[in-house]
Amino acid sequence: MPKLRPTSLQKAAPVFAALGDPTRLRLIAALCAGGALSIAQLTAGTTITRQAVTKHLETLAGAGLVRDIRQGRERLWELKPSRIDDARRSLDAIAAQWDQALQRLKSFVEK
Amino acid sequence: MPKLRPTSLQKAAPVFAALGDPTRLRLIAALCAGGALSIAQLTAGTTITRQAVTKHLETLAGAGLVRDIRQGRERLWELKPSRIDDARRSLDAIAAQWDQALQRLKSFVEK
DNA sequence: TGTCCGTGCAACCACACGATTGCGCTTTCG
DNA sequence: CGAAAGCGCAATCGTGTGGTTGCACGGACA
Repeated sequence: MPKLRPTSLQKAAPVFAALGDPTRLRLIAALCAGGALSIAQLTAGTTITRQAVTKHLETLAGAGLVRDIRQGRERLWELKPSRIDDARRSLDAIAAQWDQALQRLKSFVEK
Repeated sequence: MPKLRPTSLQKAAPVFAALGDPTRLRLIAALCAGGALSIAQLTAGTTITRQAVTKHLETLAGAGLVRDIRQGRERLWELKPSRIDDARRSLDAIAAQWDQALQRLKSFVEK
């Protein structure tokens, strides 16, 4: 289990911020299920505008969660799993550190 | 591996939003290492105001990540791990679904 | 009792963010 | 070619958010 270094946590902040929006989570779920999709495809079925979807996708791209592929007049988007794993490791580190703190508290009470 | 239901993802959005701030991640790291800390203790060593720290703590509490304990004239804060595990499971689900999508793509190319 | 110390509350401010509208450009296709 | 589809760019708007200041309140302790 990795130590909880504050610096590595700070790097995960933009990823969490990008994930902290229902619309963007919905986009990620769609890309998970559908592979590479165009902006028009991702906009269909939603109530928001194509430009709004574009902005959200670029926010996700800024966090390294997603990548675009230009193909003719379309612009396809697909998931980029690396940063998601980073965020997972950060949460694992927090949980591990927390369990450790609980352990310390338990042994202190039992004394 | 759990299916990736959009509804369960939506519930994780506020947690991710709460984690998507460097200051709040710093607070979480401090609470991980230090157990229950007061607002004054959490403010010491930072450049921001006590009220700003209070607001961040209440944001974290709103996401169910943290809990306060009134003790005399102090107000101690400690971590509350349940929602963190929820967020972890959400990221695990995304990663699993992504691996699955990669697998589908691979078998399609090999045909 | 007086007096710090730790907080709470309310107002306020600057700025980022989610979202829209309007227009123009390139690619595809009849 | 001409038209429609898919998209980008820029301006705009309301609202949420991070942060501050000022003041008031209650507990701890000499």
